[in-house]
Amino acid sequence: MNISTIANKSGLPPKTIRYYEEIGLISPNRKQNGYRDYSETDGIKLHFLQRARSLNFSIEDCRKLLSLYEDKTRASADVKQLAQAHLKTIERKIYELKTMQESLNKLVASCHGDNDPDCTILDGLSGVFNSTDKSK
Amino acid sequence: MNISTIANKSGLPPKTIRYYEEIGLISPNRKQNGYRDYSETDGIKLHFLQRARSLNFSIEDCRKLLSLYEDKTRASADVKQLAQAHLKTIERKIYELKTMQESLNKLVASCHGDNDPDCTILDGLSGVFNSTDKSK
DNA sequence: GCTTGACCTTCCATCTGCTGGATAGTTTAA
DNA sequence: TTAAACTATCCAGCAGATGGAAGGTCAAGC
Repeated sequence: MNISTIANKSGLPPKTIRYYEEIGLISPNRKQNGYRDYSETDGIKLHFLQRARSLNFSIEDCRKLLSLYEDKTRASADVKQLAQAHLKTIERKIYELKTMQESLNKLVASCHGDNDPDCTILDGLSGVFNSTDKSK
Repeated sequence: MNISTIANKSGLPPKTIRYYEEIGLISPNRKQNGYRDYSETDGIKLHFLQRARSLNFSIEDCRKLLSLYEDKTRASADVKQLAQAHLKTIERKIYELKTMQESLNKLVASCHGDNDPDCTILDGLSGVFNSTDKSK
């Protein structure tokens, strides 16, 4: 299979597939003309990578997952541990983003958003909080 | 003020402060010896940048926010619009991460995590779902 | 047989937002 | 005076691709 065929099958763009080869995640055969020749196994691996990446696993995690996938004597505990660690990372990111969302929401909510230069968002960013209370 | 003084005040490391100068966010004076000499105004700007970055505003957004901050004839509507767009981005990211969290949680929950090679996580990543149901 | 267009190849640059390290000059305190 | 603690510049590298240039190849239509 040529690269664009496998690209369609795996859901990954050709550029990304070549990149994955460059960093040693896959190693397809070559035809006489120099074109890459992907096997069904390559397709399965690329699809696996696509899914793992879509769950935000890092490339290095993907590398480990792929080698566990290919190791038929693996312990599922090893896979689970990796996945749980990643889950923690995701949870941490969600928490961070929620904190930002909350802060930003407060700033946005109190800003009039009109033609006037007075802006609680800029006040908040510059460290001047409770500027709206000055009117009290 | 030398760079490490302003670094402590603004909460940004010296390397980052030099980088911000390189990309044109600030432009401190220089002393005769070539050292950067930061004013109070520079300090305020850097602190502003530190806060904006901590809310995940991109550098380009920060640049716009900073110029709005300095433009005393601004309309707060412009600031609000920028902030709201960013809020949408944050919300989108939270949603994406939650989707990932959910998927990964399901995979992890159904994996035995023992010495056995059978692994629902790897099955899920390779596209073989409901593998546990095969025992029924 | 020839051309055209859609492929494919490699290589190098770019993106975001810093961070680390090398090398060298300067200041400050003991 | 000397050593530590600054400061400066410059270049490389991180992740994870992506874009583009320059060139080779292949398949279809005339």
